[in-house]
Amino acid sequence: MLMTRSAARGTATGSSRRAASRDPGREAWALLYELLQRQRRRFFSIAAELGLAPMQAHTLRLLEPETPIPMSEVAEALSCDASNVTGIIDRLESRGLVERRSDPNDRRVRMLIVTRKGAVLRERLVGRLGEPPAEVALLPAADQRTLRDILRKTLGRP
Amino acid sequence: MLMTRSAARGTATGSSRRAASRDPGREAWALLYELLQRQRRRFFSIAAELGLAPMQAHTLRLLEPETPIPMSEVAEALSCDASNVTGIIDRLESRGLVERRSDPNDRRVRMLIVTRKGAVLRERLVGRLGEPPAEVALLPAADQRTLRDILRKTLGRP
DNA sequence: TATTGTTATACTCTATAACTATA
DNA sequence: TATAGTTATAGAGTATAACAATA
Repeated sequence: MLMTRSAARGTATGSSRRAASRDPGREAWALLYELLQRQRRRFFSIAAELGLAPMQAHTLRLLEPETPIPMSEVAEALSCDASNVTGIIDRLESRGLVERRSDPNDRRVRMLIVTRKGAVLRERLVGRLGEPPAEVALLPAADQRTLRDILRKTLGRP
Repeated sequence: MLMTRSAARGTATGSSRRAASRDPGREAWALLYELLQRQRRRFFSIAAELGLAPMQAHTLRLLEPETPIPMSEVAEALSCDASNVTGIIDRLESRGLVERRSDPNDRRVRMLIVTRKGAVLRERLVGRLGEPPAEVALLPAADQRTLRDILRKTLGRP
């Protein structure tokens, strides 16, 4: 038998529950994880409202207007295989949101750039995603500043 | 033309950049979003190491041993359609990690429960996922406590 | 009639391996 | 030889609609 604990349902953190309350780092991470899970739903629904499949939305977000990037960079940012990027870009391109151009310096690479139409949609996407969700927006201003300062540290931003 | 800004590459936050520095809530959210993106990769690799596809891992995490839950609850927690859960559970069940049981109270519903084997794997999964990533673990203890306290507030945990 | 879960269908995303065209 | 991207393939996840069994 692995566990006889009575399993407090609805918290989903499971076994790290008691450890978390002794270790601030563990509990902070457990809370972060839960906050993170809640935002998944938000991301999917924003993408769907704009008619974008999830990875298409992630990709469009990466493509800043007037800043061509190679497909390899998209694969890296999406942390997926290059062969997937081919398909994702195919779908974005067939909707006229993105264009493939060749790189004069190296004719193997394909540079991606958003079209005018893609930039308009991207602007709506980035605007919606950048809007802080209730969990953050309703925090007192002092807490928002403190949270910002600590998060800067976690990401190594002095 | 939509934007003439010179587009600071590598930050991915894009247009909310300047607004973020004036608005702590926006910047906190932008940082949180980035932290969140970094953890995606971590989640996928932990799941893959344990031989679980992403949604299978999410599902296994929900199933606390000795606590049967209906498929509808899994669909709700995963925020996906019930028809998907059928397939995800089929795959977990075919590997002997999960079992479907009937609910004597309502013979339409199927209760899910992890098998012994499933509980062992789940314990490894939950253990790995619960381990704070470097971004949090390397934070000074005082910051970890502050972060924990603020995150409790965001999730309405007094 | 309404609800739980399944099936059928079609599309998106996924990695692997084999391929092409460049370098 | 090595690299950037494509194609082929097979599997996983997705929503919708039609369906069975039960309430």
